[in-house]
Amino acid sequence: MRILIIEDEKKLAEAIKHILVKNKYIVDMVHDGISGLDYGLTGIYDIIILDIMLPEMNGLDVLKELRKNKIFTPIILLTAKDEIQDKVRGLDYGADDYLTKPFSIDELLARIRALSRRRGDIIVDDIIEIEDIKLNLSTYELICGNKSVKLSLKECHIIEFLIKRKGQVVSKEEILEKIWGFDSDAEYNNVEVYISFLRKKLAYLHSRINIKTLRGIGYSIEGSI
Amino acid sequence: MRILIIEDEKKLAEAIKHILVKNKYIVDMVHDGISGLDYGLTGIYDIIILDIMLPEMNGLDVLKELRKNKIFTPIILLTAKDEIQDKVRGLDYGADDYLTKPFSIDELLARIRALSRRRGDIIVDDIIEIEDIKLNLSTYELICGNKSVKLSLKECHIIEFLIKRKGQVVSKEEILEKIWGFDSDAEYNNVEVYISFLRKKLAYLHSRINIKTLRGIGYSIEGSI
DNA sequence: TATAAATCTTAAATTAATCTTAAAAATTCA
DNA sequence: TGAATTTTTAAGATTAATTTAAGATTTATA
Repeated sequence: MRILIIEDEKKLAEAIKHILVKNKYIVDMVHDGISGLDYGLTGIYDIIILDIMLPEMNGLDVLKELRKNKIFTPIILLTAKDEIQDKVRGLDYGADDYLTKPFSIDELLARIRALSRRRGDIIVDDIIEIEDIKLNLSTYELICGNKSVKLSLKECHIIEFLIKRKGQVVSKEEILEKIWGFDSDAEYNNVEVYISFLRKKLAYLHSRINIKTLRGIGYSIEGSI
Repeated sequence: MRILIIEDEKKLAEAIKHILVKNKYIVDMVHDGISGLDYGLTGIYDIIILDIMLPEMNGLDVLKELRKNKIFTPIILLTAKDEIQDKVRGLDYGADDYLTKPFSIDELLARIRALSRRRGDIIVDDIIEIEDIKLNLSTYELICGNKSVKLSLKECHIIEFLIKRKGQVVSKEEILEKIWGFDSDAEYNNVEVYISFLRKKLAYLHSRINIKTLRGIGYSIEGSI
């Protein structure tokens, strides 16, 4: 789950980022509307948290421009108490939710979970499952039967991404964007190395699932026949 | 245990704080409703002591707003004798207890203990246990078998927090928020230093429990195999 | 089947996180 | 006040995660 924060109050933005990172989200952060639009247009985010009052370009205009460019990433608008009209307009322009400042962290997390649920992600107790394995997103553990292995940060994020898109093919490009960030200069080989690490761990667990390579296309996770 | 006092009579607030700190609680204090709401919304408190008559924002509104934001920190309302109606409304809004001014310190301490018990913390004579060790919260002693060591204030608060969340992973961020306070500028290294102190003392006690590091995530306390 | 491109696998090199200490600074207590 | 204790700071050591790079293997197809 990759989240973009567009908020000019740097302390608030930093605080939100801390909390989200703590809750295992991958977070990017920008402080003005123009950059926000640029980042948002990449389309790699699962959720965008967007302040209305922004330098360079108003939050509502960012929202409008994104939708005009067919980016339908769920957006949570941050509004001050006295911007109720903006809030209404925001919802008209296609925002998905809004929070009035000041807001509680728990509420923000609840909204994020709600939005990702709406998208079809099943979140139960921070554990996601596929076939015979469970991935504990709190402890970064991969469990199969009575065995378990510890995953590193990146290993965990990658297999989480694959599991959430099970059945579909995920390209190296997508994995790079999602896990390393679109402005990273990591290469395909980085992905290949991590896929190799994960396969080794899956083999150790004697899991039924495997990560299939589709040459020239990408990877796909599935149970073996 | 971190407690927030929201009370505009500064002398009274100071007095309460003094007593609570004496009784080994970590205490923050604010003098108006708006700040009280802001602090409360962080969700880091175990108990909030809230006066009804407040400048900026009425105590009942603070309470209502907190509950609306899904902050269910136990709240003790402070009311003057002639505010009985407020008291009733307060309980309706989700307060957990009330005290009529003037009240005795002993009564306040009793209510606090009652509320922390209600939360499911097992407090018997201020001693909490995990595996083969006991932590005496009154004397700051960590006991294992026939050995014991004295802990400093912060050591005690940190291990108390870890024990209360045993099995779960606790991030450095959370420890900083809870023990140093969310507005402190202490760094990760401060936490690391204290974890190191605690491990040394646990080793000296030959305890079965250890504090596990989950790199990039946090710490978790558990019995060794 | 020979070739080239893509992918896999490993080990070494690099980077980053955490641990540990000791000393400095702050606080507490007699 | 001054000694003892606690807390913070800082720097070097240790450990783990990540990246890099090079050679091996696989696959598609000419």
